[in-house]
Amino acid sequence: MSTGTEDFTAKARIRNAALDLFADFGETGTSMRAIAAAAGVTVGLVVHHYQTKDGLRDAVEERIVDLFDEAIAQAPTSGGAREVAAARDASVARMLEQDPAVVGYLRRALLDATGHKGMILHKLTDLTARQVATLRTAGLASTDHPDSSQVIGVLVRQLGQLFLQPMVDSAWEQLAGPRAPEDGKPRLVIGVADPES
Amino acid sequence: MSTGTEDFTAKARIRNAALDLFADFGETGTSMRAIAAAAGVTVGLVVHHYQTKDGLRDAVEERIVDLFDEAIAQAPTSGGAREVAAARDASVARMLEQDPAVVGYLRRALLDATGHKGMILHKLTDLTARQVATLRTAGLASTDHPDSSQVIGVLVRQLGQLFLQPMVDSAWEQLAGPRAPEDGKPRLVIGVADPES
DNA sequence: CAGTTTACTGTACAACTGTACAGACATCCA
DNA sequence: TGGATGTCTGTACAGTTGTACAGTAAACTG
Repeated sequence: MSTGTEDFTAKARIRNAALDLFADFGETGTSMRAIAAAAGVTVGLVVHHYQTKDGLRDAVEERIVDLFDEAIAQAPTSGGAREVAAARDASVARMLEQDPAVVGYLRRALLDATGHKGMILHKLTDLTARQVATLRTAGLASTDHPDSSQVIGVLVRQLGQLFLQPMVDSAWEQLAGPRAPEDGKPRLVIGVADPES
Repeated sequence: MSTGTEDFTAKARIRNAALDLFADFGETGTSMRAIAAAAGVTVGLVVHHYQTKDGLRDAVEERIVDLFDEAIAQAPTSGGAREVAAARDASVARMLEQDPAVVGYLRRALLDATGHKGMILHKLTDLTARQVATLRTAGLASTDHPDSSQVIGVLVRQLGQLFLQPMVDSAWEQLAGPRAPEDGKPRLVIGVADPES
């Protein structure tokens, strides 16, 4: 549902269905037939458009990178570097909220260093590095930390929270009861620090 | 190899092989035959000992909880509560270092809220809650935070780091080059804070 | 020693996997 | 109009999946 599985071309519907299912059940846990059924087509058409399952995964990852790109592009570029960065973070956060499947997919892909055939972390690191670079040259993004630390910091803050939150939620529900008060729930703190030299 | 696949009974070898493979390739990505081969037996024996794949997974998760239990039990209980807690953390950390497959398995299982059939997070939360409770009654574990926050804090610090580290490593390698200086790599900071009231 | 339980192999089976391909239908350009 | 191109269905196939089971070898029990 999330990525708008309703109208669009069959090709896009297939890709969106694949994203949803990969997010929930993983790549090996999702069959071509299940994707086809979710998209309202037959297996044959999936193969016709994407050749192989690998091809379909590549298309899904490309789509995710595009979503990040679009989210960043939509954020206003006016104001100080701090405001620009904040606006970009907010825009990305909004996109991830609208498309929970992206979070699910990334969670699986990124934490799966070993064995994941895709390159999405690589591409997202790239994207973030470019983003930080433009902020540094254009404005006053603080340069008292090495830029690689800044890039990793953005990645970890934006994504790490999303990955660990389910763990916190689950533990909180177990400890505080199912109808959770919710406002007593501890808040996750995630970031990076420069190593002590 | 990690969990000592060498000697032991065939039944234990099967369980250990399953843990290793589940950690690397996930449950759906691992076939009964692959587990049998890794343990040096035939599929028939796997079924004989564990009936179904679900049964095998249950045994694997039970084993993991046991490893945590043993690690905690091995830590000395002398000294102040702070020392006891530190010793337990260290003992668990040592166990996880000796058995990287446990980390891999937990990474997959815990962050997989949806769709994971096992109950391992539930059991580990339980274990941690009991651990915190005994520290509180026995000694002086600070009671100025709610105990659920303390429990979640322990979980997040012990496990969160392990889950996010691969992401940091991968990004660092990409940004700083393959033969990484390593000592410039930013350090992960993970914890929980009480919500602002 | 015989008898029983347990460990283990090998094979069999139905269900499902990814992929290939022949053909039906639609769309578009000459 | 007619051919070409692209969309889409249905079926087919070889390989893999989890599980069942008959039978052999070994270990234990009396």
